[in-house]
Formats: sequence, C-alpha cells, structure tokens
Amino acid sequence: MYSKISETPIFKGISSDEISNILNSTHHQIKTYEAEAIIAFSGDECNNLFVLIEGSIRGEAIDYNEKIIKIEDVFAPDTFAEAFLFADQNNLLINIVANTKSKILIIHKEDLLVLFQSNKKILENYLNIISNRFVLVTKKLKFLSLRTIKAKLASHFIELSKKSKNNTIFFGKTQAELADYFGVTRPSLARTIKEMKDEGIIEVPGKMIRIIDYNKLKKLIE
Amino acid sequence: MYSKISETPIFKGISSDEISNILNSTHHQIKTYEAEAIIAFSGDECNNLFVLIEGSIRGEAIDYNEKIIKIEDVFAPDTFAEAFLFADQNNLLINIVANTKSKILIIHKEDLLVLFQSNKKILENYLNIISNRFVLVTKKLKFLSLRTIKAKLASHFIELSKKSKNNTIFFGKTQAELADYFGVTRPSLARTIKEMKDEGIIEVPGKMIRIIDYNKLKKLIE
DNA sequence: CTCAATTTGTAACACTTGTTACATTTCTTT
DNA sequence: AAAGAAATGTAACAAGTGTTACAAATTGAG
Repeated sequence: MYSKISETPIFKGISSDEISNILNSTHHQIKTYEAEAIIAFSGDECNNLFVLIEGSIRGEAIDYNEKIIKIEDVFAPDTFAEAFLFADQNNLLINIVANTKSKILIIHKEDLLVLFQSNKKILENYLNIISNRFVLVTKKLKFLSLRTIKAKLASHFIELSKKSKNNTIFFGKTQAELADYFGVTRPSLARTIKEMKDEGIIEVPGKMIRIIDYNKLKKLIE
Repeated sequence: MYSKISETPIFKGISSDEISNILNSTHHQIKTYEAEAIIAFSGDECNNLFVLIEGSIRGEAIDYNEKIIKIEDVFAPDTFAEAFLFADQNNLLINIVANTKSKILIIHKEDLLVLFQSNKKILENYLNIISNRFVLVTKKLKFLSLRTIKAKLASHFIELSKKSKNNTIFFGKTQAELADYFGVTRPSLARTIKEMKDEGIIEVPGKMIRIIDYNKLKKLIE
C-alpha cells in the first residue's frame, strides 16, 4: 500500500519507508468505498485531502435542473478535490462517487498543515499540484474566451506547432473529441477547418495539419 | 513599511515586529520601480514572490498580433503573480508594468519555502490566496461555458439572489459593465433582459431586478 | 479481404449574437 | 432648472454557430 501512496503526486519522491513513518506520526483515516458509493456531496465543506490508493472515482456536477453531468474520472494512484482545501469558500461543487471499489487515504487539513511544516518535499509537491492546476485552468479560460471557432482553432494550431517540426501537426484526436474540448459542435468544427483550407491557411494531408500561412493564422486570433 | 507589509494578504495577521524579524532572517530584496518601468516580461520564468508595498502595477497581455491588452491593476498593499511560482510551467503570461512609482518586496521561491516551514501563518495565508484564486477562476470557467446569454444571465441572477432578500437583486453595475464581464455586447445583453421581461421571468423596477418565475429562470440554464 | 462501425464531409435552415445606428431616458453639473 | 453626458431601449441586418440529416471515406475486427 505504501508503494501505491508513493506513486501519488503529493507523495512523489518519498520512499515507502518514509511514508510509513509519516503516517505513523500523522493523524489520518483509510476508508474503503464500494462501487457507486458517494464519497462526498456537492456543497459539503471540504476539509480533508483525499488520496486515492486503489480504484477509481468520478466527479459529478448537478446542474440547476437536477441533471447529472459527469465531469471527470480519477484513477488510483492520485489525489482529488485538493484545490479547494484552503479556500475561504471550500464547499465542493461536485459529488464524488466511487466508480469501482476504492481505498482512500484521508488527511485533515490541519494535520496536512503540520505535515507541510515537517516535510518540505510534501509541501513542494502540494504547491506544485495546485499551481499546475491553476495554470491549466487559466489557460483554458483564456482559450474559451476567444470568440470564434476560427480563433480557437488558430490558437490551438499555433500552440501545437510550437512543439512540432515542419509546421506540421499531428492531429491526435478525432474531430468529435476536439469539438467537445472546444465546446462546439462537430459539424461546426468541420466547417471551420474546411474554410481554413479554402483560404489557403492550412493543408490537411491525412491525420496531419500543415500550416501554410502562419501570418494569416495569427491574424485569426482575437 | 512593515505595517504596509502586514496589510498584504500573505502577511495578514502578522505584526510589524514579527515581519521585521522575519525579514531579518529571510533573504529578500526590496526594489523601487519608476512609473511605466517594466517589472517583469511575459515569458520570463517566475521564481519570486512579489509583494507590492507602495504604488500600483498592471498586467498587460500581448496577443498574437502584438496588440497590448490590459488585464488588471493591482494596488498596494497586495501580492501578484503568486500563483505561477510553483508550477512546472512557471513562465509569466503577461508583462508586469508599474503604473506609478512602486516599491516591491521580492522573495525567492526557495526562501519562501523555508519561510513556509518556519511560519505556519504565512503558509496558511499563501495556500488561502492561491486556493481562492483557483476557486474564482474555476467558477468563471464554469460560467463562461454556458452557451447563451440567457443562460449566463439566469445563472448570474440565481447566484445573486442567494445573497439577497425578496427575490430582489440590486443591479450594481451598468449594462455595459455587465456585458463586458459576460464577454458579450451591450445591445445583446439589453435585448436578452428585455426578452426575459417579456416572458414574465423577471421585472426590472429601476436599478433592481425582481425574479418572478424562479423555475423558468432555472430552466434557462442549459 | 470484407463488412460493419466509426469518422468525416457537406448542406439547408433556424437560432443566437454582433454591428451599427439612433431615439429615449436618466444622471450630473452648473 | 437647463444643458450636456451617460446609460438604456430598440431596430435592421450581418455573421457565426447549432441542428439535423445523410453521403462518403476511413478504420477495425473477423
């Protein structure tokens, strides 16, 4: 079990022996949930760090019309709901439900603070996790605030082209997946890609995207 | 100066005397910038915490077409750019420019980590700041992902109504400001408000909004 | 290789929002 | 109280996206 815990982002770089010592001197709980058990409710105060040791959980949002929307799956070994812990408004925005039988290490926020003070590595790991999550959300926010599909596509292609060669991007997702990521419909995305082809901005050989006119592409953003 | 520092969120609840002690035993810099001086460039690695003691700074984004867009102003006493510090990808996404002559306390991330370990209050404050920022951005993201203006307005009204009485909301902003916050144009927002009036969902007496049909309002949110 | 499933291309039409323009109302200042 | 500024109401039209439907192409399993 300790080796599983050492694979979670927050205990990364800490040996199983150390984890054993840490848990001996830190107040904590280990709980097991059956499949489909509700681990925490939307609206609950979140005062504990959850470390998923075994199994898989999902987050479910409930919209104003009581419709359930699956947000994301988390698979062991990982942590979840960690970013709300120290916020003033620390109520969960989603239900946490076990997908499969799951074992979870639970550490209260006060105990976690004590742990942070005695173990620099865990503190660094935690700061790293929530900072990365913040950067991710901020980038997504910036992206979503682009008005048109063309602008989003252009921004996406430019970002990908930074990490690739020959101005050629490998199109790793299906159009349906990309459309979903963009928050638009699949036919609309396809239409936009076609327009960019027609305008001579890109070529689409097979599963690749080749950028022909980088300047035109940049002008599409904003 | 120490009393100014004690008013920043990260040194909140710490006396001037304590701050004096802390700074004596913590490696740091205090720099002064003239108005319009560039404090940090977009793309720079961000390895320092910036504590604004005097003056005011602004963040400026530069889009793909080299156009400058003002993001936000920060006024002393406060901190800024703190959420990127411990992220893997810790490059600034904006330029930081002094609006007025400004005095800034700069603490390197390594020194800050040491400080976190010796001072629980500062650690708590920092976790609180970035967590709150994360919650804010997450909510904004959720909000932006609502498709129509009507859905955004409905969500906004419902959130506000939770904090008010009689189903009556005080409309604190002008339509132009609200439209900007929503990322839509002012005439479009006005049209949507009119539609909601015509549909008998709300009444708009003066600067107030009164919710008439709460159920219809909820159904507008996707 | 073949057939079924998946993915992609495309079109017509409806809906939502942006754009522009101007009238009307409300607020501010003198 | 009057004049000017700011905010709001409204309309016509353009642009962009969603919806629905179906055909064509590609992929995967047997």
